[in-house]
Amino acid sequence: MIGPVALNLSIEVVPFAIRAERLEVLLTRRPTGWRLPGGPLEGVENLDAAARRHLTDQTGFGGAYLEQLYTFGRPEAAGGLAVTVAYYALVSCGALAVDPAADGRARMEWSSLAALPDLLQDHAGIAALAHRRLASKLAYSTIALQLMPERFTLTELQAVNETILGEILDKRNFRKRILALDCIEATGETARRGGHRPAQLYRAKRPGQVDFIK
Amino acid sequence: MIGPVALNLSIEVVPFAIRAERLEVLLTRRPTGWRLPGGPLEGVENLDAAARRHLTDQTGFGGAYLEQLYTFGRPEAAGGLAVTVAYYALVSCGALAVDPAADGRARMEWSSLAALPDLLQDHAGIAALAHRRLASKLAYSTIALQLMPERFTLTELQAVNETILGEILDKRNFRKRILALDCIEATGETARRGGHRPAQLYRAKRPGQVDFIK
DNA sequence: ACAAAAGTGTTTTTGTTACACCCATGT
DNA sequence: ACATGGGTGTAACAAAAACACTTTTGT
Repeated sequence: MIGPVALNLSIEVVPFAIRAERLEVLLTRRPTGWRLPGGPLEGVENLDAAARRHLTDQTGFGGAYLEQLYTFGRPEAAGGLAVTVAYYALVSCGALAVDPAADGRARMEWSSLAALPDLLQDHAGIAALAHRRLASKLAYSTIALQLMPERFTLTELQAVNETILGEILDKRNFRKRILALDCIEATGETARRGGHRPAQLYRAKRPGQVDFIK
Repeated sequence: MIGPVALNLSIEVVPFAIRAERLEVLLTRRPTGWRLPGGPLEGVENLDAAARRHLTDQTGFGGAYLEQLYTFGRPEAAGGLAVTVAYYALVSCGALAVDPAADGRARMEWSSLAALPDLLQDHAGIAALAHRRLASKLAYSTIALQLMPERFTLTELQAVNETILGEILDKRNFRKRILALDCIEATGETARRGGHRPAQLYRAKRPGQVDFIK
């Protein structure tokens, strides 16, 4: 059965990563300008699968954590109703290191959330909504781990939280809280980075899984 | 522009109300069996507007509080991909009193969430998800007020919370918390209901608006 | 020796939970 | 007078916030 109206369903993904202590969004360049990765469905596919496919094809970061954000209808779109199912993705810093050398892929660029260029349609609003959702999830889930590399220090994890929240956190309270969550474990290794005491390296106990707190 | 694939977009609404101290869902009867109110889009319309239209046309409770829940894709549906944008609605007990006499409307019936009949597709799962969302929102918003009549007692509000959460709350702590939220105000009137002290009646300070807590 | 980040506990404050009796009304 | 739900405060406990110094490394 086909809907009684011309309908254009698209998926858009807000891919986040922490780069240089900033929360950045990955944009792709189209002839018409910058936009979030995404596009129409192809054939009959699951929505989550379509989001992952677009992310993989357009950015190479197919391993990211993906979560549905909200669905928008744009009745004013040319050619009938446009429905956009928005997702956000968290790309681990680990994956960032491997440059997903764009083979025939659209040009892409990380952009600070605070200084996005002009984007297609309401993509800037979608990115802002995704940021709010992410920030609020920090308080009641272990979602921040999805942005970390496989091994990381507590100071790095704290910096990621601070970047997303836009406020600084107390070091001792942060460490107490995180360790009490029982979501990470020490690897026993240390990171020697610079002229100071080496930091203990940790890893997620259940990588890829986001736990809810309390 | 039309999507490259046969696509059936529908809206489904989970209409909640408190009836006889139980959380109930309003279902409509179709030739194929019971289902949530909803259906396909008609013409080019906003998604929220489509949800409200279906709710109004099929149940008469057009004034309910509406909120988007989640969007599901069902690739296995006959005739291509079916996409369902689910909403939930909170019908005030006040509106319930006025029977929206079904004029040519599909037959409808309130059903306890705990004992739903067999429903179309995954409508039971959608209702369960809506219930979880509602229960978690009680903790950090004033959403429960949307289920109350215009004037209500604190005991009634507490009973609504208890019904949704499935647990009993401490009377004094509940009242302290609610009054501290500054979301309701005493009307000065009292409700004389039965052989006991009359209760103070309250009303929402910002009816129709859901505030977030903290 | 100095600079720089890592690591570590305790006290204070705040919020949450537990808990029991008197009040106003209808019958 | 009694049954019924309405209304109220305080103490104990738990969680969150504030806070400063020692350790280990590289230069």
